[in-house]
Amino acid sequence: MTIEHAILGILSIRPMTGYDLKKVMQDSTYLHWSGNNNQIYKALLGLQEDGYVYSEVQHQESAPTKKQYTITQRGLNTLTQWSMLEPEAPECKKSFLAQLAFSGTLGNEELLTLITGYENTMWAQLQMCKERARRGGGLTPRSKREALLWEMIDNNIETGLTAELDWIRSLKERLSEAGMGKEGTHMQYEVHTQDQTKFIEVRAHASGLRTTQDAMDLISLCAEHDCGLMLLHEDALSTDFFQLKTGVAGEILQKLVNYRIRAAFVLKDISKLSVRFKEMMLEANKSNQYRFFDNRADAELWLMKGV
Amino acid sequence: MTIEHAILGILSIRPMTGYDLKKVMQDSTYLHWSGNNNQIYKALLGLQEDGYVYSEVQHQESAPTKKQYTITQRGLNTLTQWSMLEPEAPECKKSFLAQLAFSGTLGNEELLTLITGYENTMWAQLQMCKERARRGGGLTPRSKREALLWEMIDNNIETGLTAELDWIRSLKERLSEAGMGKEGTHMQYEVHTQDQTKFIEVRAHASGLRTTQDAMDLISLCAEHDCGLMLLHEDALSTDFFQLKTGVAGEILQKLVNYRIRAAFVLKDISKLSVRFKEMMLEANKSNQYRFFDNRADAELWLMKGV
DNA sequence: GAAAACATGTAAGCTGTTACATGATTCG
DNA sequence: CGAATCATGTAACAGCTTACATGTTTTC
Repeated sequence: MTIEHAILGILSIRPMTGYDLKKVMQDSTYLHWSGNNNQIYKALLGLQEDGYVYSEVQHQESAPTKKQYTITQRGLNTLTQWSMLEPEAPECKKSFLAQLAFSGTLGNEELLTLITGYENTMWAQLQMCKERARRGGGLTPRSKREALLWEMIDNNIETGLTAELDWIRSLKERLSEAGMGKEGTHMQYEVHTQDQTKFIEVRAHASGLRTTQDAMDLISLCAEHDCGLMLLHEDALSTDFFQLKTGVAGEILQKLVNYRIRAAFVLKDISKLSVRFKEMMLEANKSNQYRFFDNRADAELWLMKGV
Repeated sequence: MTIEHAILGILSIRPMTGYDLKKVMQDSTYLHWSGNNNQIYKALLGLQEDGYVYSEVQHQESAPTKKQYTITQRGLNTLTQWSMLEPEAPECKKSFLAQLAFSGTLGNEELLTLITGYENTMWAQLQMCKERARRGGGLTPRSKREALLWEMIDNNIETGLTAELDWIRSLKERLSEAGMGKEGTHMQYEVHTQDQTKFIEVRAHASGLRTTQDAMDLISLCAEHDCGLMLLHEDALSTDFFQLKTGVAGEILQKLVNYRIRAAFVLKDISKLSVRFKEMMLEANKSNQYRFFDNRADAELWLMKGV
């Protein structure tokens, strides 16, 4: 399968410009190209030369001129031919497996950090994939069958990621059975479920959230319980967290954003905090990723309702 | 992850030559390189230049001279560093999903053929993967932990493929619920289980096995029941099958071999067959892939025992 | 006597990536 | 006023693949 096929496929759904194609590819989970200009524009010129597509230049007032590409009958024929070709087996490059295979020089602790890192990455992928599926691919299905197929394609990626997460869990289990697992967690937390929505409440943390590793532990907690909402109490945080210059808060919040975790922080006495921290809180409370509250009830409300 | 890392990884298990490395890579499920000379030998020269490996030329009597590469301390350090790097997300190129996405111009029948083709391909992959896991990767684990990890790596590939097959089944189901599925099968068959081994017995076939499509149907039957053993009765075959010049037998047997299906054929009266067909049978009966018998009991015995 | 396996290398080419170059408009 | 979005393109390069080139030994 070449990028030309993918372009013909997309254009068969709806005519569009090179720029649009680029976006579709970037947003797509199953078109594995990065959506870089070089390839797309080059391929379009080639396809046009061979008569698979034609282009109409559209001069727009108050916008750049653009070239709208449309698939020709010849292009459609080629596409149909390609559609009927014997399917290729997927090719997966799981570099993590190689990393695991040659991790002999690592200690048990380091190995577990590695696996947890992978778990977190995969979980983030799953979240992103679900998000994308919710948004839809920017293309409208032309028939009921097409809608079903597209739904199942999204589902394919999702089940694949879920299978991977399940595998990670079984790997952890096997390791811990063999006495190479992790020690009891140093966090005091509960998992709540309300109206089919889960959230994790972290009441305390042995050392207080301070290092990147602590942030990763938080995320792997989310991954383990497949839960994207967190309620964090002040007692789980460290004093460094409240000193912006240490960068601890920034780093941890950034991790939460990266892994699409919505977090609500419950602080006991806001008036005691530094001016700079208060400013940061105000700014944060405009966003929908994490917020600060002075009581648990409000925090939970925002977490569950998103309001 | 570059091929250099993979090479360092393999050499950390055991010193070997470029040729050995090539074989290890080709046999491995998780090292995604084709194992081509160009890259391996070039990388080895580069690694040696930078002091990550060193080589010893071994002149062997009655064999070509070879260069045995060994990893240095520096190489080991680099490997350890790489091992601890944040794991990358796997990158999967499932071109079949793109094919599905743009299959709008295909009819329901053609779509189903496509999906079945994918099912068969994936099933073949699963069989190959299991075979490889049984053989082992040619490397000996140096510790219990390593053995466990390698086992789990094989298991990862297997669960991934199994998840894919499950997804295909659910896709077929959804399509048939929506009235776009396949008609009732035109084969008369039974699935037998004995001593935890399954085999499929095909007693009759509406049109008699004749086309490639018929062969593919056989294979998808195997894939559906996750079963690699078949017992085929003469009534399921067509007259063309017994005329070697038509190529029907060759084509169908080739497909069975490709998809790692062991098949036993039960023929009623061997004496009636043409001389050329008998020759072919004799030749075939030396192999372990498919055999011909004149009674069901012998056929089943060979199928189950492999003797 | 031919094919397969052992063993080391090179050349050419394809695919896809990042980064660069340009220029208009819109939004905060 | 700067950043982001729209829009089209180019240049250079990294990575990997197939195919070629060469020569020996073992196996069928």
